[in-house]
Amino acid sequence: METKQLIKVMKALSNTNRLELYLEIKKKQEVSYATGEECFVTDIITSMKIGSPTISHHLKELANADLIVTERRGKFLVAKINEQTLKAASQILAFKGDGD
Amino acid sequence: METKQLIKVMKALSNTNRLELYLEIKKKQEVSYATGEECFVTDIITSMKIGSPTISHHLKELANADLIVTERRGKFLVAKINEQTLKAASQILAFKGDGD
DNA sequence: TTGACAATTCGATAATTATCAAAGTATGAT
DNA sequence: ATCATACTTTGATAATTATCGAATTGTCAA
Repeated sequence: METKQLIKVMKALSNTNRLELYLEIKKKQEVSYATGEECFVTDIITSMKIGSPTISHHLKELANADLIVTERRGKFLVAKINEQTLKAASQILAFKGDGD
Repeated sequence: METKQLIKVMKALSNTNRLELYLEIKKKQEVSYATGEECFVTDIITSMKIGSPTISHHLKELANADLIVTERRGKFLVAKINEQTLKAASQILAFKGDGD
């Protein structure tokens, strides 16, 4: 991963609401391994304290950093975590020299 | 690690110059396993395109996020990575369910 | 096709942050 | 004591970003 991309990732996760958003999507997705339940953006909007224009904006930033992928499902929008990105970012940042 | 602390960490690494700073310190420290060479802030200042007040400010932010520790060595300042913090942050963010 | 709901775009504003120049503090050397 | 070097603090400004309300677009159902 390039430094430019790494910056995008860090920026994307550096705002409280956007990080919450990301963690919420991640949580839903982890649960979904068992239940098949997906992360519908509409549910997130009702459970957060910021308006839909802002959510929309934040989702775009997360997607632009390749942290998530969104997909339209009829009237709704589904968001999924892209695991690879965070993994790659971690590898750049992680201290080398022990395998903890 | 608390969410509040995680935010601090992400914010700290979300600015280009500050991330460069962090990576530079990390690089020096990794090398230091072999050479014993430490990261002197004065060297960083000369090699970066921002002034010392800004460096000072950024170092403080990194320290405030527990990403580094600074220590005065006579006239100079030495910076060291605190490995634990990034490790803890990675663990919160990492997708659970596979061991890559 | 009209109505209702979901999400996006636009334009503006408020809030945050990066950066610098200038002045200040600390430390070691002469 | 004085000076030079290394860094820090302060105050100000410029740049970025978060957020919202209003208007718009997309999609389905009646």
